[in-house]
Amino acid sequence: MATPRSKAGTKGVPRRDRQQQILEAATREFGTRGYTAASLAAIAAQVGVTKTLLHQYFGTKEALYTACLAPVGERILDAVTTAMGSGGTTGETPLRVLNGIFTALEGQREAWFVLYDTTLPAGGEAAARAAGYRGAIDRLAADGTADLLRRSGSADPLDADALAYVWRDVVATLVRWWTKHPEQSPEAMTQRCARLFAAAAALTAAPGTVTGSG
Amino acid sequence: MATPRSKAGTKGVPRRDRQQQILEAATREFGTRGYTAASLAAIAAQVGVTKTLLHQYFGTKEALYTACLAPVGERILDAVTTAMGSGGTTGETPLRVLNGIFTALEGQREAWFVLYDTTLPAGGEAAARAAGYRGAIDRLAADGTADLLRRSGSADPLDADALAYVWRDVVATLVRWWTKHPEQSPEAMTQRCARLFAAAAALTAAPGTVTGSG
DNA sequence: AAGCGAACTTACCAAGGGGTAAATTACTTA
DNA sequence: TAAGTAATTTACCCCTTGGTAAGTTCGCTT
Repeated sequence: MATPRSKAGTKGVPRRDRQQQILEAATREFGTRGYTAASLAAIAAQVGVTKTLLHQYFGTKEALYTACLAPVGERILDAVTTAMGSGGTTGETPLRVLNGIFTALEGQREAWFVLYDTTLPAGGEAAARAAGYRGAIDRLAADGTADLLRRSGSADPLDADALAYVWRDVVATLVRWWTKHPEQSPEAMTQRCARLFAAAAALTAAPGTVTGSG
Repeated sequence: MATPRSKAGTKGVPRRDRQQQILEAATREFGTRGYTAASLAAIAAQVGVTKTLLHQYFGTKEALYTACLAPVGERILDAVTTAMGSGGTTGETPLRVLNGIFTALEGQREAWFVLYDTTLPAGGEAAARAAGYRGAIDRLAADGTADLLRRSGSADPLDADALAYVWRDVVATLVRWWTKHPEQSPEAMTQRCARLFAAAAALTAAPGTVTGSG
């Protein structure tokens, strides 16, 4: 066996496995850096492979992103749907949703940010698909937040929009905090959230709130 | 006067004014697209000038960013400091802080995201300076959140970290929502936040919360 | 009018990104 | 052992981006 002049040729990794490896690395890269800043070369390097292989297996960068998006979207959507579907006190719902999300995300927490990537090329198909998943999830969440506002006496539609917006980003923030504390289990996160909610309640319980109404 | 063959030459705009124009455009661009995705050419085009002029007036991209950062950092830091300094019920403090931030940001709301840009090149000087401002602000906020947790009975330092983290991102989210609703005045925003707080309180007031303690 | 400095551009370079065509290597099968 | 096919790389192309060097135009002064 003479010294191979080129490193080309099979490495004994079947296509399916390689695709899976690539998808995982890509999800990590897209999730941490965002679509625009993510580099195909970096993803390829993580897998120990060349940029070209990504193109041959998945096509364009946007197609690769889409391939990462689908499973994440399904998983999160499922988690939220079942969490909101199962009966129980309304007060428990947000924590159930969080718990569902944490559980669905365990093992690949950055995946969340693939779904909520803000750097997608506007007008592209990737953005459209991501918006599709987010829309479905947001519709579920909107029910909950609208319910909250009704009970608290506000009928302003902008209030509803803002509250849904904030809630969604709170979830994102909690997930981001979680990615920075890898040792935390999903259950531990859920319980921590419960404590944080309680602390927030202590705030609004204080007297003299400035609840002017325009 | 023959047709000028080149568009070079002075346009009658003194250096100081031009620098100001550039800083405003750059702040907008950095704030909306993020440092990495922001393009010097795009900034220059907004001002009606060439990329090269930016370099001559501010140096590298990172230096231009730093020039944008300083005034924003000072303003936000000032706003938060005075909002937390002035006495009053503790329950009012978060709203006072928000009001201070909204007021400080009016006229250039995207500026917030210059301060909290996540795409800065790690290890660079820009990142260091931004971290400096954020650190000062976060220390102020940490006092408030720690106080909250103490009152709610949790002594876990990670809880404190998470709460401060969430609070900061809630502010960011509210600012982002605000940028999408340009017609809203700072005062209107503050009052809306008050209503949202009340709605959130309605949540935690519900029975059967899962307050397990690991 | 000649000169000078401030304001500004044209023309360029190197690096990095996405993307493609054409090899190259290795495993399997006849 | 020769052929075929799957897996993978090499060597490109083109575009954008940050960055630099060398002009070019204008207005003011002497």
